[in-house]
Amino acid sequence: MNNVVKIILAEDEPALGQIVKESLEMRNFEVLLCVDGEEAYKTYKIESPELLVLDVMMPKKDGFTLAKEIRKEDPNIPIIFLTAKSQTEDVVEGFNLGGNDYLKKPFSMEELIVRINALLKRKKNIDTLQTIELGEFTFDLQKQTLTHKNTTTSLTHRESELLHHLILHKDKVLERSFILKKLWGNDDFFNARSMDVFITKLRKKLKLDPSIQIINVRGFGYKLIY
Amino acid sequence: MNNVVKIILAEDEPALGQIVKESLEMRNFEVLLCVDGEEAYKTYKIESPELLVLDVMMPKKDGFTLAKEIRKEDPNIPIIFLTAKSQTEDVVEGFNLGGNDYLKKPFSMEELIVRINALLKRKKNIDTLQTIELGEFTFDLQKQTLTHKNTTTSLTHRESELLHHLILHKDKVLERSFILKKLWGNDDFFNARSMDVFITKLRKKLKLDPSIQIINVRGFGYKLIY
DNA sequence: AACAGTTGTTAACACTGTTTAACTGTAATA
DNA sequence: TATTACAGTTAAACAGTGTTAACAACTGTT
Repeated sequence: MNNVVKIILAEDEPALGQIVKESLEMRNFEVLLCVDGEEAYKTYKIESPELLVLDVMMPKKDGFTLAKEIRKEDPNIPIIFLTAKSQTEDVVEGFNLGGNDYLKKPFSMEELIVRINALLKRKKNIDTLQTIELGEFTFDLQKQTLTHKNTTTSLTHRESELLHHLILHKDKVLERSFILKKLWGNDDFFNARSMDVFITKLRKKLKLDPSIQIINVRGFGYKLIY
Repeated sequence: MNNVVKIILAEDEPALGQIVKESLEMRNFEVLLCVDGEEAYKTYKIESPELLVLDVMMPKKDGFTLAKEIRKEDPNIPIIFLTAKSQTEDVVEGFNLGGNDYLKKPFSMEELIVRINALLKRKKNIDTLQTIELGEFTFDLQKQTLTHKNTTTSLTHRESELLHHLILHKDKVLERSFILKKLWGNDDFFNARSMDVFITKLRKKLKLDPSIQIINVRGFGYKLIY
């Protein structure tokens, strides 16, 4: 529930790093300044920031390499690269999609702020589009996760798809044959039994909020209520 | 199917409005900022928000007047009033029922967030919890439960549907053939016998309140009285 | 290729809800 | 009061569902 946006700033030149850090802090960002790529990665793991500002040329690990590693863990986290004049634009361009942006040095603080806010807004839109509130849970279809207070459970693909359909039909009966055809391809006996198993698994994972229930309607299907 | 909560914020002081708007947006609300009561009303008509935060003292139309107008169209929409220090409490108290709340300026964002979430939760409960009082029982159609004092009995789907129809026709005769066609598909002899069994089961479960009775009308059907 | 880890399916057995059946009870009519 | 049709109750039978664990298929890694 913290409201301050946490940012990692990886910049090896101390003077520049300090100035940028202070300017951002004046705009109410929490800035974690790192002097090289490795430190930035470690800090990333510990702090889980919302956004990263990475100098491309850094000791120990350059910004692009670091970005690739971080993207494996969080494909949507916004990253802004700071590039030297010498840097060719096309190298950066390759990265300029998804939650990325870049700034050529020297840059003004205004430019940086604008880009940070743009990426944060973009991320917010993506996040809110992908998640569904389900009682006390937040269900993220993309990430296949169920978050309850501070604990996040990961769902398998089947669990996730099944839950998604239950949510889309909430308070209505989701017919067995419909969902079986949709997710399993056909509604034969064995697939039906397989589906039963997944219902059990979902019920277990949804137990943290007892007001959420998957109710069986004998002979027809299931109804999700909360 | 969109999940983001839309809020109207009517506040004539630009600086305050902007700060609150941004703080709420950081909490993933969609905020429509209006500078006076008339604009707020128009925006309300177009956007149908889930909740309103209204400054009491505003140009063109004050918060209370606006609230009254909006309540004519939607008696349940949550409204939070922002009141200046000078405002007497009792004026606000009169409004402080149903889906209303108020905050004295100056207020912290935390207070506002808490109140917003409380009202949204309250509204969600009202919307989704469609329970029916049945004598000493509370019948929850969604959950398929009958609650008597502190004990809750769960009903099967058939029991639940049958009871629901009896309640909808309370004090009137619910015809056998009608309910058989509705719940069983057709009113042949065997289904009729099956229905008898369910009437027996319901009678058993309703015994805790002896004033409730399912009375048979020979040749026609059943009548629920209490 | 061997491996560990994960995910989905199958199988087995326990349990539940609905229907069927058998038997008992009751109201209406002659 | 005897007859008859309808309704009440109980329990057995059955089909549908719940749950667990073992197994198979797939994944990525060494």
